[in-house]
Amino acid sequence: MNQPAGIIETLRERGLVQDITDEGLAKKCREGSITVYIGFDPTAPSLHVGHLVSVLILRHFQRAGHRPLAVVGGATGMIGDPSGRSAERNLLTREELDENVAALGATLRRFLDFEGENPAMLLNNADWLGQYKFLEFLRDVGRYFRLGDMLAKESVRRRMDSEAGISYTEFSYQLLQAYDFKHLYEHHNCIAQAGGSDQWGNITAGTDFVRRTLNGDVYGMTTPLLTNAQGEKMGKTAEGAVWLDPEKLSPYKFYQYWMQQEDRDIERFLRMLTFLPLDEIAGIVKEHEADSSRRVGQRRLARELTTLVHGAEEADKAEAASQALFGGGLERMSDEQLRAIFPDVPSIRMTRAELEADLPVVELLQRSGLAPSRKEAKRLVAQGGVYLNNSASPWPAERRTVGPDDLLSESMLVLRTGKKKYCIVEFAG
RNA sequence: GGACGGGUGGCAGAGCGGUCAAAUGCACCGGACUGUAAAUCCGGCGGGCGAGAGCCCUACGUUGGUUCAAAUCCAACCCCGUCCA
Repeated sequence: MNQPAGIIETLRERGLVQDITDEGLAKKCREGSITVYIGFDPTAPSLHVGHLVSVLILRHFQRAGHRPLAVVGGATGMIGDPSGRSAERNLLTREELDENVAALGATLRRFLDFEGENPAMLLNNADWLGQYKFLEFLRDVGRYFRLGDMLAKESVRRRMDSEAGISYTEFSYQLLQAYDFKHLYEHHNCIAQAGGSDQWGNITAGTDFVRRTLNGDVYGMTTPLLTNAQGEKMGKTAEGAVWLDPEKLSPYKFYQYWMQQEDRDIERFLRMLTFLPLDEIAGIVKEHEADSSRRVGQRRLARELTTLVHGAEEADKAEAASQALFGGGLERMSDEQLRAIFPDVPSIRMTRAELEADLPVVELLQRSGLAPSRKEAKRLVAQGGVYLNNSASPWPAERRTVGPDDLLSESMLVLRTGKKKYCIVEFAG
């Protein structure tokens, strides 16, 4: 564990600090253990890469001897945060919300230590906001908020200026989050709130509220949005979000996501998303730059993050599967070797009878999920984007079916489209 | 409640009776080049059938209508914005 002093400085060095309400926070952290919180709204059924920085901030604080509170927004999730959104959210149903709350909690638990001297806590703001009566809330909380301040918030302003506008519901969001802070300050002695840069307005609403009502000495801090060198938000792909839950995105795919990042992002990601010492990162970057085609940086990034999110064992498997598929030498693989990575990578099972009856490639492509429709499958074949068993030349457009002769091993073949999308197909029975 | 403007493909945004599965850009997919990178260039980008020319189905907020023909015209409804009350 690091010494309790200097957590803010550490975060700064790693590029994890965007803004701080008051520099006094750094001093406060050096003087002793504090309690800090970050909220996560249950708008999706799992955390994704976009949440990673926030999760890691809590972990950094905990490693530095502070106490992290992870707050799941069972209540705020019912309202919808206008921050960073260009249009009104669709309100989730009660059931969706409950499921999401449970799923988020489960994921958060994996990142924090709930034992020891500075145990983390997992809280749900529905526990204190859920029963609050509307009229009482307006009297207790609403009167401390000036409309001018509320309207001036970036998130509100942007929406007011946009065609979509903003509903009263979402406009009220900042009050709820501000109240969270007050509650945590009163009941858990929490003096700091962190969050992504889009949370600045909500966070300052909270610090202002606690100062005004309780004269509390509280702080807020935001982290930069995680973007790539193109300036795009990380964590979204065409297939959807890059989830942290292995049920929603396999460790192999998660590993591959990081493996495919571009060179100029590697150093920044290593600093922001791993706990590797800075001098070690410098070494990795140096090695990477010596021969970037070896992808040393990507490999390390993928390895570290997969370990962090899914554990060392899953990281090993993802790495091994990636090596098997991308490492060349596929032609000599046996059933046994393929079966070892089968559960970890995209794969399907079909019957031996289907293979022997001259299976159309188009059918195979669609069943494997590598092509969303038969039309798309035909396009892939026609454009030479389909490969069997990593063959150097694409599947010929005039060959329409696969048969037993196309098997790589006794019962399996490896289908690939493009450069990097694989599916292992086993013909059983 | 009133006036005006608007709701088009994942997004942005053209189209405003037939030539529209719908310009263009972004995103995305495949290819060339490479390193599972970037940049660039080429092709594709609702779905089904077909080797192919092509044929068919479903789509432009919703529902109905006018017309040989509607994303385009009409009506009602729903939603959004701006201003007025």
